[in-house]
Amino acid sequence: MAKPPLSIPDSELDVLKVLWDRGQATVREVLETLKEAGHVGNKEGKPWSYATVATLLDRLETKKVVVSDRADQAFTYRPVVSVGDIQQRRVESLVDKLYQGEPGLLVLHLLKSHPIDPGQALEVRALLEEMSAESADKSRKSSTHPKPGHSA
Amino acid sequence: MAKPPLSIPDSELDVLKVLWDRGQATVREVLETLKEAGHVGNKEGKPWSYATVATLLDRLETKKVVVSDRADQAFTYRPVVSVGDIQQRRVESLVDKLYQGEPGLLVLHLLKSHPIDPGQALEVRALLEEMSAESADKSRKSSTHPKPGHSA
DNA sequence: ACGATCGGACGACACTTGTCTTAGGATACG
DNA sequence: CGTATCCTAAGACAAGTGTCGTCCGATCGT
Repeated sequence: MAKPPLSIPDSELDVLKVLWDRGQATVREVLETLKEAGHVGNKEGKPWSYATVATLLDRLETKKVVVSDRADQAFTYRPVVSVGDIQQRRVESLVDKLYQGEPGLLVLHLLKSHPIDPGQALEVRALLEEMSAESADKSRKSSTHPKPGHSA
Repeated sequence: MAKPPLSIPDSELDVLKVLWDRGQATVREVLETLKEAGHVGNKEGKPWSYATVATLLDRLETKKVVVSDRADQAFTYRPVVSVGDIQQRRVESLVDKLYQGEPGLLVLHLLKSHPIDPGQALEVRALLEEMSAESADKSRKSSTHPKPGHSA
């Protein structure tokens, strides 16, 4: 059966982001957060109505992306898929559809057409060296030094 | 006016790919190509009907993505946007929505979670060296794998 | 000239997405 | 208690997407 993960449209993604940001929230909290727009990459002035947010949350729940919990007197929603999961899906899809399934092509495209942060470039280089060293010299010492990948 | 480029749904993308592949084609040619599925990254056995393909091509035309040309007795469609254009749009969108607008984060994600082709990895490294040399200019051309002492 | 084909224009239809309105049940407060 | 609040449930509705069915005029083969 392999149920293909349902798509998560952009509007739903917007509210999902809020949940990721604060871990959990009620409809109203999401609404307020979106209006005050005090979080990552969000367009201000979303004139959303309470009902709209409720609908989105509802659809996300039917898609098994969030779960609702009866706390207090209002439902509290919490995400059950991480941002990483969604990124995975989208990236995978993009690579499959426009880069012959080869992530390397996407990487090349990104580096060529988008200016990347110098710091990140450094990280990328380090990562690549590590990888090539690992594959080219597999009989090498496997030094798996932990990377400081967590920003903030 | 800056008309935001209309979205190109996946089904339309499928036929558009055929046009990219062969430069141009009639409805029937696209249909056959899709059925015989003899091209890059295409799922076989698409039970598409002539009408479906015609519709898709039609919609693509209204979206100004392809143009039709009356040749012979059947219309011939030709793409007016390149695969690069579409890639650009999609990547941009993805980066904006899930990577805080920072392409570098996507690159990192890709390298970490998807195995990339060694050859492409090489290309990437070369590209990065070139870039860093260009920005932090060193007027040097030696390819002596400069070790990136992670000490920033 | 006639019927079989081909190609195209129209329109249909179900489902998804984006946004809401409103009715109805709980709660809180004077 | 009565009313203002808040919440949820249930629809509604216009676009956009995914896939066709058909009717119709132009063509082809015999």
